[in-house]
Amino acid sequence: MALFDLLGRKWAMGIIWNLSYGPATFRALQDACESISPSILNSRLKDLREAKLIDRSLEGYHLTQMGQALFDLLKPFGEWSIRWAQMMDPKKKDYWDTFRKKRKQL
Amino acid sequence: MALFDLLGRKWAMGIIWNLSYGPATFRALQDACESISPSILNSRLKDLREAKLIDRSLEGYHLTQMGQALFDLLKPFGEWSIRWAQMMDPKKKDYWDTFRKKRKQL
DNA sequence: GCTGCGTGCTACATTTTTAATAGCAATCAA
DNA sequence: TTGATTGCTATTAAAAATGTAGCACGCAGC
Repeated sequence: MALFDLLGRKWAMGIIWNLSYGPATFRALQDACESISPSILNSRLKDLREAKLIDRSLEGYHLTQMGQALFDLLKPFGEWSIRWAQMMDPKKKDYWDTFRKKRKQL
Repeated sequence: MALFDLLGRKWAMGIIWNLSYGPATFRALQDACESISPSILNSRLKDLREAKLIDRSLEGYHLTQMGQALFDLLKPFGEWSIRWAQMMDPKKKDYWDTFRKKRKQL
């Protein structure tokens, strides 16, 4: 699947996930994604814009309709991954979506 | 998300997608994934086994229950990506899941 | 026991991708 | 006109993926 080539790149899904919280500037994404380098963020944004999954406005980058639709498919992964993490390491109870934590601080 | 670190690597989702058609040997996966190199296939299989998403039996590699559950989330991507491909290039009408084509030949 | 075939890899050199860090041009506000 | 913020580019280094060769094992037939 061509889609997997696009999403199977570092940060691609993370950026979409993050933008689901609302539009964000380049800098905000950089902060939210912790250790992403600007060059790779830029190239990923370019990929995603070419794929018409995100776009840019005055408020910053945001999901297109198509991107939002993709996120809707991605959304269940959040809950799934909690169960998965629990299964992998039942002791660890403090797991949660790191992006969300980050974005709350902004 | 830790999940995105795992899936956001080349071939990770492709392998899961492929195994959804049924168990497959190392060699069969290698053929189905076209240009995957054995070293990377091996390391991805290792990753996915450690993540308890796949396992091995006499019939070859196969999805675990957890892996199957993940595939169920992944499944809608197939249909979505057709619409997406249509939007990206409406002229092209012959798009379809390359893995499926491959596995049919085996 | 030897040969040949299929399977599951490992090794290694090369290319591609990502990370880490510095810093520049443009915009705006004080 | 200074300083702060934003959106990047450039560069070097590290990590990941590719491509190709080939080895060890098990099994089948002879």
